[in-house]
Amino acid sequence: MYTKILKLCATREASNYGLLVHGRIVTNGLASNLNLHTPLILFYSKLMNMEMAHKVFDVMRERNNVVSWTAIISGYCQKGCYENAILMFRDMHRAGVRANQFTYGSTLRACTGLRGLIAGMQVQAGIEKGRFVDNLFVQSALIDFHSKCGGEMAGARRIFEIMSRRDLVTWNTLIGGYAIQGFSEDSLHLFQLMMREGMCPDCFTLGNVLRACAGGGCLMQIMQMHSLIIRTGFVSYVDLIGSIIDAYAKCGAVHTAHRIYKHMERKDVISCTALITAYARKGNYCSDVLDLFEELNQMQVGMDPVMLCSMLHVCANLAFLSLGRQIHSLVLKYQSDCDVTLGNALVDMYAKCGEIGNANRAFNEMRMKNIVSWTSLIAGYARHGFGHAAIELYKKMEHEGVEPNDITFLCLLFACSHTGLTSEGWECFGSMIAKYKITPRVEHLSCMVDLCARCGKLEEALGLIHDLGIKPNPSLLGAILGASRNYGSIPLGETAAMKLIDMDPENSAHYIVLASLYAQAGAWENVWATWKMMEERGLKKGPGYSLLQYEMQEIKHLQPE
DNA sequence: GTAGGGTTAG
Repeated sequence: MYTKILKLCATREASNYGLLVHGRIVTNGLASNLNLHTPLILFYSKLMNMEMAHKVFDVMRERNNVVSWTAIISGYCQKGCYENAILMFRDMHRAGVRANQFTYGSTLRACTGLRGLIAGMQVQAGIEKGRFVDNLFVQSALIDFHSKCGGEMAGARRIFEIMSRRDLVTWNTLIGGYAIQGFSEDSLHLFQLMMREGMCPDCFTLGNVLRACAGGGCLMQIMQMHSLIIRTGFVSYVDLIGSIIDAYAKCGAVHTAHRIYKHMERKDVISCTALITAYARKGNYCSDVLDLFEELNQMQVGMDPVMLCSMLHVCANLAFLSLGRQIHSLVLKYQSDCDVTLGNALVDMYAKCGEIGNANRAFNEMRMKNIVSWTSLIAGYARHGFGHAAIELYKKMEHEGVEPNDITFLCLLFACSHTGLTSEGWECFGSMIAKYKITPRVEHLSCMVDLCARCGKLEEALGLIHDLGIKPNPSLLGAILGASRNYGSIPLGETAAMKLIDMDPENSAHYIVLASLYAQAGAWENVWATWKMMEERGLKKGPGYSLLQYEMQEIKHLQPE
């Protein structure tokens, strides 16, 4: 009786009744009844109240069986607390309780969610020794784990190939795996194979295939999929409309994406985020973005961490501090402050809006940090000309055992070149190659050219490019041209400028820097010739601009009395 | 057991 009621109460609306039932169980002296114990754990797990679920679980820790262990592991997993799920799996193993197919499924999902390759492989080793090695659910979970964690699809494909039975979920998982890893063609081939074998796609399949099409960047394929979705009647699925919008948007067809969004009967936060992100990705932070956000806000559709993250990105690039602050308050309101990606976006927003102190504070308040968090703040310091602070932060990061990536070094080199920290710059560059085994990209060398040019050692940087056998691209040539101007080296600047103009004749910046190089050397004839060349090609210098956002109060304050 | 949207540089 209690079990059935608890099952029925596991919704937000009915949860109060469930709490009453729990109270009744306790007052009737049934708290140690194992048969009621697992339903209680499941009840709290489904409500995402893992604290209570764990308390119930702990009451009879010794008497727990595989079902109650699995209930708690699956609860943690559904709530996204993957570390706890894995720790509970370990405890269960130590307690001598043997896992079943559901335990393995949930634990593998936790490993996948954490991108925990080693933990997942250990679980797989356990599976291979046991009797669930041929279980359809376990095998599908393994395919998902390999697709998302190993990064190499061969492991996932191997499991798929040896399976004696496959269902739609198995196919969907592998098709999705290829799509996520960017192997669009493999994903589409597998989809064709699936159709040939007579399997009927569902909305998961179609969503995964759309993802593959978006990754392939082929608009025609997206249109074909869109028409297939209409023909198969899946177009009424809100989830799929979100995927369609995202696919069009990722292929640059933002207007089409926006049109589909406009016609949606029930607009949702995910489709809206896909659209806003697409506008932002194009560098188009137009009023449409703010209107879309405002419209969704008016509809009182609940905001979520991903939307807030995208909006922070928009605020950062518009230097829209006042809106950024409002989004920050929404982050606190929705209690999303334990989301690493969102925390990173917050650090970036404050840094780009000129509030480096608040960026630092947002960084310090993050409960969990990753390499992007550290890099975002280093980039912020670099942008504000705090070279020493950037280096200090890098050292602290190393001290805490966080491994820098290529972008971290790009920010550090940028910081060093812009603040004249030559020896520190060379030290970072050396560390990047020797200690972290990161191969320098052209962008790193552009920074080094800049760094060397500023302290009169341009030859060293050119020697480096030569020694590393780097083929200059427009970014590196641009750095060389800029350096030649500061350095007053006309022949080098001319060579770089001519190559740049060859590669990218429509970009007026190259002509302007070249003219400026001639001007600095007093070669006025050449200055006029360069401007004339620009004119003949119909190019004009765009006006330079800076963007800043005033607070309303500040504007009032500035007005004369 | 699978599932749409997110952050760092240039």
